[in-house]
Amino acid sequence: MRILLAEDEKSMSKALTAILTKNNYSVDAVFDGEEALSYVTTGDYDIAIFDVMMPKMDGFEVVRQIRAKGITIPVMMLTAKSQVDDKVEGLDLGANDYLTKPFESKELLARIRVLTRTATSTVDNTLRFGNIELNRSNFELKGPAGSIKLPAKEFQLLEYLMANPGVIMSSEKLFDKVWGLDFDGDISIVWTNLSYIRRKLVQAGADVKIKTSRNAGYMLEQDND
Amino acid sequence: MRILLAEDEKSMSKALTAILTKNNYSVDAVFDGEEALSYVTTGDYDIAIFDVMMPKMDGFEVVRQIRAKGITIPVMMLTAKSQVDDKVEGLDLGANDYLTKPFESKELLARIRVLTRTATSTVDNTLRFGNIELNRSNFELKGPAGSIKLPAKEFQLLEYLMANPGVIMSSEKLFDKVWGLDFDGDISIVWTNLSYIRRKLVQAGADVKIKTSRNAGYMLEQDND
DNA sequence: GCTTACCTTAAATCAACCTTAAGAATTAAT
DNA sequence: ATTAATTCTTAAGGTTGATTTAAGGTAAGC
Repeated sequence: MRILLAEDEKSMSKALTAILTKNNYSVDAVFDGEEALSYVTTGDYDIAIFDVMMPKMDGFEVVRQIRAKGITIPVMMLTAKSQVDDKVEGLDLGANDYLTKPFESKELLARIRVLTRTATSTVDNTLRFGNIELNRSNFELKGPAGSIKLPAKEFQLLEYLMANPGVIMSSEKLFDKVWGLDFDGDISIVWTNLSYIRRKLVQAGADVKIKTSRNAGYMLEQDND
Repeated sequence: MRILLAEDEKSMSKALTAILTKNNYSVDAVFDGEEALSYVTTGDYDIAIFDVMMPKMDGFEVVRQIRAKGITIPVMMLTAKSQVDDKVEGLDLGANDYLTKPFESKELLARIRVLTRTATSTVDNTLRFGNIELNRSNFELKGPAGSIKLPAKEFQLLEYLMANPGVIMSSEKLFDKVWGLDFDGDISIVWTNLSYIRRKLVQAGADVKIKTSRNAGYMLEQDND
């Protein structure tokens, strides 16, 4: 799970980053509103945390602009005690939640869980491609030959490929998406897991396979033999 | 079943929380209107109980704002005797029910049952899956081999799993749902209670078991041996 | 033919999970 | 009031299987 943190006060940013990474989130920290806006538009994050008071552009304005662009990422605002009256304004502008400083790390983590949960609980809960289905509720890959329950990592990989049909995804991108920036291991882990998925696609009787484009990446492809 | 309670008077809040948890509700207590609004927008509650008189934002205003956001959670307002005239205002603004202080805990519980019942529009108060039944009134798990009364935590856990058949629920989600946001303990408490439930499922002769998906979560599954 | 990117398998590892037990804490019974 | 029973929570040790690493193989492009 990837988080964009925009907080100009260095010590606060450092502390938050420590808490979040310790809890297995992958964190990118930026230090003013313009950076925040620029980073969030890459669409590379699952949730954004903005301080209200920031140089160049305040948190409210960042939220207003990203909503104006149609970006629906969940946003949590951090407000100091003295800015209590501004909270409602933050929510009206499109923030999903806010937290008043100082706060307990426990509450922060709980709220992040809630936000990411509601974000992923979309109405359509199965991905389809070719003759296969991937059920996001029970992690099951279903094909004409049967259903197989996927382990978490394989599920995330296949989910990402199915969510972006016809798009070539580089190993690095898959690596970052599934394992996050703070993972220490080698990129070959992507290959290993893709191998496992390929085997299971065959087992499920899929007419779909993961096509390799050397030096470019991978994409799902209908296999008409 | 999760309840958000917003009541600023500490002794009252404590008493209500005790009554509700004793009746197998999972309660999160907050102490002012802004907190109430923030928490309720997480969508994590089945019913909300607001005191009218609260710091920062009164109960009426909280209701007005959550309805303006399109949130349809059932809301019960608590009003003091002197505010009787305001009741109608509360209902007009979108509250579903009100209760005048002081009140009997019995009446509170009865009204909560009514609210949650109409919300889920279920006349029947038992959950079913496979060959087992879970009675929401007396907290009894019933299978072909007999009935067992479940303690509060085990009941809430199983209730949540049965209310979401075929959906993998992460340990963290179950943790938040059953123990609430302000619980200090470790997540292993989920594992312990799941273990107890599993034993009782066997005792009841259930053809249902709690399936673990490592790094993903848990779901109920029919056990066809 | 050589390099390098990628594939596959299998073994090792380690965190996630399970279970039991025991001590608090609460509730019921006497 | 005291005692007994139940329930909640923490702790500890064990287990397991998903994840990761490692290692040897394949094939694409030059």
